[in-house]
Amino acid sequence: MTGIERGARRRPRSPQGEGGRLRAELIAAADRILERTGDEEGLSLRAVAREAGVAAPSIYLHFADKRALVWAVLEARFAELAAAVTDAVAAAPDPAGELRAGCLAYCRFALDHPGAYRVLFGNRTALTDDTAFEQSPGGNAFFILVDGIRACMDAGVARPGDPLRAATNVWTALHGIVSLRSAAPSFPWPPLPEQIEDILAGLVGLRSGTAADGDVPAAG
Amino acid sequence: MTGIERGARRRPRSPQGEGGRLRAELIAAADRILERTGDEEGLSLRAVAREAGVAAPSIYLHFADKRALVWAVLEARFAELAAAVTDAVAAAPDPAGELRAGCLAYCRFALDHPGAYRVLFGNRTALTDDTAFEQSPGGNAFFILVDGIRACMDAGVARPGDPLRAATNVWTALHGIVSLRSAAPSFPWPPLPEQIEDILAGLVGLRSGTAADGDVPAAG
DNA sequence: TGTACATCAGTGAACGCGCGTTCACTGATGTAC
DNA sequence: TGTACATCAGTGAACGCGCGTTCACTGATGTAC
Repeated sequence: MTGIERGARRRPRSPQGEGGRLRAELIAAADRILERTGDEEGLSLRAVAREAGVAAPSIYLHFADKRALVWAVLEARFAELAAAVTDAVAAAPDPAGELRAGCLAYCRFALDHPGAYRVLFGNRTALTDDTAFEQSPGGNAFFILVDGIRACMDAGVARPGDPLRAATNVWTALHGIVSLRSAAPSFPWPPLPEQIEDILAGLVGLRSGTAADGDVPAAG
Repeated sequence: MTGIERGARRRPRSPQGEGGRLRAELIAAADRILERTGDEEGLSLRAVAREAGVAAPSIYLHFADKRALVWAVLEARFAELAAAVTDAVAAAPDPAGELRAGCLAYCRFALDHPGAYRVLFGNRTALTDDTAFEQSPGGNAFFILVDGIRACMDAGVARPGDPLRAATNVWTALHGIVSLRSAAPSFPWPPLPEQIEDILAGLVGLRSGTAADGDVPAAG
């Protein structure tokens, strides 16, 4: 019984010309497994095949080897994270709101998908592999944060200073928030927006409250 | 060839009455492997046995199963971390120095032993398992941090506020520092003491410089 | 001082399992004539 | 309209491996008489 197990639901075969469908289904299946286990090393091709309702060798129709499958999953997840942050930022009315919304979206994504986040940022494989930081997808996201902080400084709603240094500290703190909350869920954590507010107030001197509070009067 | 491999160095047998020696050697061997791989899941009894120069079943003379061995390793490492922090704090002259030294020692330990740190704080198994946070070894360490921050507030070298809330933010940020530095070593990180200073200045309002600077005049 | 026996610290072989990967194959669907 | 053939999307069996764990054993060292 080395093929598809008896009684397992068997995936219907794709129509001719659409073999590529399985590729997407395999990525989705690997995603679901990572979500449950949060362990990139523990992800096995055979488990992915079972989850997709397919025989293990079918994976080789679409991925050269295990590594290629894991990379495809990472790329897909990274794109999702970037989209979540970008959308949140776009919906905010002013620089301070953008910074808050972006940080909150980052943390929310990480907490909603702890397995995926751990694979992306939890160990050296995802970020270290070959490319320098500046060219990595993480690097791009980081410079968005730098720009957001600079905008707040320019708008006078954050303490003046080096935006790169402030962004480094903020990213570090956000990463700490999400990874420690995942690791120690029994700790009495404060509400997420509150902790983010503390971080932004302390590390970039962001004024508390929204622009609508009148705390930061809109200068003409 | 299912026993000790040919050519592997074979550990000399303990003298009678000192069978307990192997226990310590097995913990040390597991430590070395975790240091190299940083992956608790990936640690295998057979690898530990090889590292210790012993046959795999010998482990069962001292540990009920794999889980028991991993727990023993965690306990040993946790004690080491606690000792490193405690020693650093004891050597400092004043509350601000204690806080700085403790945070620095915590980060140094984590960066020097990334594998052990990841096992301790990098996933849910170590902190979540059964006991509530207050009784866990991590909980104890946390309350030392709370006390340190309170002492700084009382001494007037930190911004007044809720020490528990500040400690939560600081621990979060320290965890972020060490886990993100391990995960993204190619990022242009600032020197560690500098980043810790930023964190402490921002999140607890610790005054910069040492007492000797005259920045915080010693009140009689 | 000699010897039978108990204890202690391990060892080697084997078990059943899941893994990544390779190989030759199957069977439905399309296309050429 | 019928039929031979090609293509496409997979499958089942097998490989060699490392794993956690169990089992019966070995052989050096101590102890009782």
